[in-house]
Amino acid sequence: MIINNEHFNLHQIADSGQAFRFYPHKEGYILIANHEAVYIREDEGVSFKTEQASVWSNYFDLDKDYKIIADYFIQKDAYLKEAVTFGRGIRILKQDPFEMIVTFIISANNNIKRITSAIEKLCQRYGDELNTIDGIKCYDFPRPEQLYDLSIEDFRDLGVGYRDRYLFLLIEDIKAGFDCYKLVSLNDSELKAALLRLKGVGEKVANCIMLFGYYRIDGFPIDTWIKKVLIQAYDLEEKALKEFAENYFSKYGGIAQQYLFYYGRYNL
DNA sequence: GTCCAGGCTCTTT
DNA sequence: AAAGAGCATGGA
Repeated sequence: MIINNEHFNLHQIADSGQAFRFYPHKEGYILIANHEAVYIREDEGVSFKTEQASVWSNYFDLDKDYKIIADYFIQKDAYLKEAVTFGRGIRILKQDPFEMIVTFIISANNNIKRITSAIEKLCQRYGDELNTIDGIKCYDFPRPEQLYDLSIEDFRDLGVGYRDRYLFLLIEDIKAGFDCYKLVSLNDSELKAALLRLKGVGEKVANCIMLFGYYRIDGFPIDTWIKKVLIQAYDLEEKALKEFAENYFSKYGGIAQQYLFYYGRYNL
């Protein structure tokens, strides 16, 4: 599979904080998603080998024209123009809902390195073994059933700290009938309400899950980084951020958030 | 040693 | 409704 697109930069996507299973390898990355491990690299274009091109095409949101969205933001204000130009190769990945719920419960008040490490342990211990790449064993993200027998201590042993209980309760909810794959049919507010019922899921984590796991690209997750960006760029009070973000970025709020997040991490 | 990380829950005003 | 304490863990 070969991708040639001005709005597709592998390093930017891997480093945008939405996915935690891009492992730097040689000149590119080992990427695990869609129950498959691929070696993906970028020189002239982005390329990797797979038997399921349409699945990956969907994963990378290739049917969407990011130029239209980028141009819209570029003409909106000078700060957005900077941010979009800086991270023009960013896209929103369509990731697995269960994986996103677990990942972003772990992410709360945590740092990216530790999040990555906990997820890697989780996959190695409880996920299916997939294909190898250059002799490296790769493991799928576990399905919910593969975590049914874990104790709170088993979760704690992944290095997730006090979030162990939230993960344990998530699995209990699933055993009791909660099915995150059925939530795709809900509208935005219904989906958010369903996610907020989970322990360890608040406003910000719910927005991330909706954006990266359910492709609800109008939501705008507000975290510590984005707070700094918005306050500086738009001279806002902290309590005004939420309303501003919901109105100002229109139906592409989630994509704007990714541009600003990526830009802010390097330029603040 | 102290502070902080893609916040949330629970308690107190 | 709003504000504050506490929270596991590892790295800076």
